[in-house]
Amino acid sequence: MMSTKNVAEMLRIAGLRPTRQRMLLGELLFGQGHRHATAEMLHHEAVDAGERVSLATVYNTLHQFKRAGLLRELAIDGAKAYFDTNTSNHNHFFYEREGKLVDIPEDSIRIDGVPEAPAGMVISHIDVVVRLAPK
Amino acid sequence: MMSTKNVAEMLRIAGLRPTRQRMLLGELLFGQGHRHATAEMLHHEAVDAGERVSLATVYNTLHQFKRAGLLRELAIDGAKAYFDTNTSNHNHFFYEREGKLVDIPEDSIRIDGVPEAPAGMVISHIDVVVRLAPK
DNA sequence: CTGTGTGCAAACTCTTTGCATAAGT
DNA sequence: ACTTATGCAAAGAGTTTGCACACAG
Repeated sequence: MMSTKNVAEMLRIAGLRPTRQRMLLGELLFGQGHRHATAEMLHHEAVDAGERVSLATVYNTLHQFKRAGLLRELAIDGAKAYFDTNTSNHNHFFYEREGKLVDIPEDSIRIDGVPEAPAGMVISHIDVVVRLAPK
Repeated sequence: MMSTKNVAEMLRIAGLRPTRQRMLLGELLFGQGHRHATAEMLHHEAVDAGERVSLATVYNTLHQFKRAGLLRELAIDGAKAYFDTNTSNHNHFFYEREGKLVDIPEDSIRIDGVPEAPAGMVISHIDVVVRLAPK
């Protein structure tokens, strides 16, 4: 639950000017707990809320947030990019039919036996996606 | 290592006519052990080999093969679709810089504590991608 | 022959980019 | 004022589709 003041602070720390659009998107993303969003969803929400933002700016802002470590980008179904406000290592259910993404609690899944990274490489992240289909 | 004869047989079983293009792509995909490919890679290989196939046909064929259960589609980096000739449950290293995909042996990684699928849903697959960055 | 497959080009979706204008400090 | 951000529209990548022609059975 991040307040308006905290969004401003968050932007300042990330070295991003607290413009109207960034404040807006920051509040949509971080204002009520963790969430998953696509650029389109956010743009739609912003417009619904009567605010003026272009889709291009939504994309730009998402990438700036990502670069600042505030978001993680998830490649789930190829078609579109999902952004996750929870940047810690956790996993996801993906409802294939609806394209919906739901967190799996952090401590639920345990992965053993991950091979070492090849020489000169480091593991940057391990993504686990549990795909769900209607029974 | 699938021979030409086996590709023809494979297509027949899948209910797909063994056309020149399908034979070609089938051999590129299944001719020398398991592999990962994008539509573009295959098209390029086919053209390099002096064969005539359109990119649209490559896409169509990949989806037909997928529908027949011969391939699995992997959503790894959002930008492009990878197809994997190994349809069994195994996992992948992904070299983020190069966009390269490498298998992790099937018995290496063990996943515990996967929550049950929500009501009315079944787990269709669990994807594990170990992302690698240069050190 | 009859029906399915193919090629081409055009359409489509999602995303990125270039550049003039607007807004932040 | 000076710099950075935004909006728009156009471009770009990857993928899909419609339809006439070609090929397999």
